[in-house]
Amino acid sequence: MPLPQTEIPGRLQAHFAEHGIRMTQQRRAILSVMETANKHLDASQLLRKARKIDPSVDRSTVYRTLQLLKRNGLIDELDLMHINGEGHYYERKLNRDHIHMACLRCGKIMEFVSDIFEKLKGQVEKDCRFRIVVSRLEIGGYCAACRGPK
Amino acid sequence: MPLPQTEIPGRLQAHFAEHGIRMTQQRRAILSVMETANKHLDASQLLRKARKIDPSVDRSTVYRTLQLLKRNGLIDELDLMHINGEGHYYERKLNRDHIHMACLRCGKIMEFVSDIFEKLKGQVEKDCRFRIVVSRLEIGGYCAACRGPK
DNA sequence: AGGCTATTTGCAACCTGTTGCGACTGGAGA
DNA sequence: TCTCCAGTCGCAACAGGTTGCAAATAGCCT
Repeated sequence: MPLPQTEIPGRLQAHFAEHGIRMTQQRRAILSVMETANKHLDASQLLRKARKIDPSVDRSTVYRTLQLLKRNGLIDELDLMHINGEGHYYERKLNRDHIHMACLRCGKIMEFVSDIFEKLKGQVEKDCRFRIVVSRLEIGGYCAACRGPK
Repeated sequence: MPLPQTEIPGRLQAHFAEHGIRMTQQRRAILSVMETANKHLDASQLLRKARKIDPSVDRSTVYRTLQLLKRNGLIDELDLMHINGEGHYYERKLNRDHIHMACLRCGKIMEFVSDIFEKLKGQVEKDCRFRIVVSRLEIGGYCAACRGPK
C-alpha cells in the first residue's frame, strides 16, 4: 500500500535538506506539486495546485521558489516561443539537456535529445572560452501533422 | 550631403511595401529606430526613441509592431537569460542565425555563428519531420574574463 | 480630389513576473 | 522546551507585455 504522497520526499525536497535550505509549509506545497507534475507547468497552474494543498500560498512565493529552484539548477524555465501569451513554463531538470520544439499551429510541444547539441555546447565552451551554466534551445515551426501531407 | 534619415527606406520599410502591409506614421517612426539601431534594443528604449520622432506612439503600438515584425521573420526576440529583469531584447534578423551568450557576472552579450548549429537544425528538421520557422539558442554562463585567470 | 472600409491606433484594464517592507516562523542552540 | 534571529512570507505597488473597444486613418476605387 503506497504511503501518502507527502511522505515520499522527492529529489527536490531532498536537495533542500542536503543543502541546508529552509523548508517551509509553502515550499513543501509547491515542491510536491512540481514533483508530481508530469508535464510543463506555468506559474498560475502551479499556484492553483499549490493552494489546494496550502491555501495561504501567495503568487510571489511561487515565483520566489521558482527562482530558488532555478538558481539551484533543479528546474528549467521555458518560453516556448510565447505560444500562449507571455508566460513561462517550468519543468524539472533531468539528466540531459533537451531541445524544445513548439508547433506554431497546434501548440504541441516536442522534446528532442541530440548529440550534436552536446557537441555544439562543447564548441562554444572551447572556441569562446565560455563556461556554460544554463542553455536553452527553443524552436518554433510546424510539426509533421500540421505541415500537411506532402 | 546625406539625405534626411526618413528618406532612406531600409529593408524593413521595403519589406512592408512589397508585402502590402499598411504603412502608418507610427510604424514609420518605430521602423526607422530599428533600422538605425546598432545594438540590441529593449521595448522601452524603442518606445522612447520612437516618441522623439512621433510623440503620439503608444506602448501597445510598439508591441504590436514588434509582433508584426516577428511574424514576418524580420526580427528576433531575445530573453538573454533575464539578466536585467524580465524584459526582452529585439534585433534585426541578419543572414545567419547566431547564438547568444550572456555572461551572468558582467552582463556582456556575445554572439557566435556555428556550422554545428546549422547541422543541428538540419537534424531536427529531418529526424522530427519538423519545419523550423524560428530558433533561439541562448546560453548563460561566465565569459573568459569573468571566469578568472585559468 | 473625395468617399469608403478594413486596418490600425490610443486608451484603459488586465495578466505575468519582480520588489520593498513589516510581520511571521523554522530550526539551531541554550 | 524555550528563545531568538536570519530567512521567509503576504501584501501592495510596480514594470513588462497583451487585449477589447471605439475613434482615427491609409490607401484603394471612383
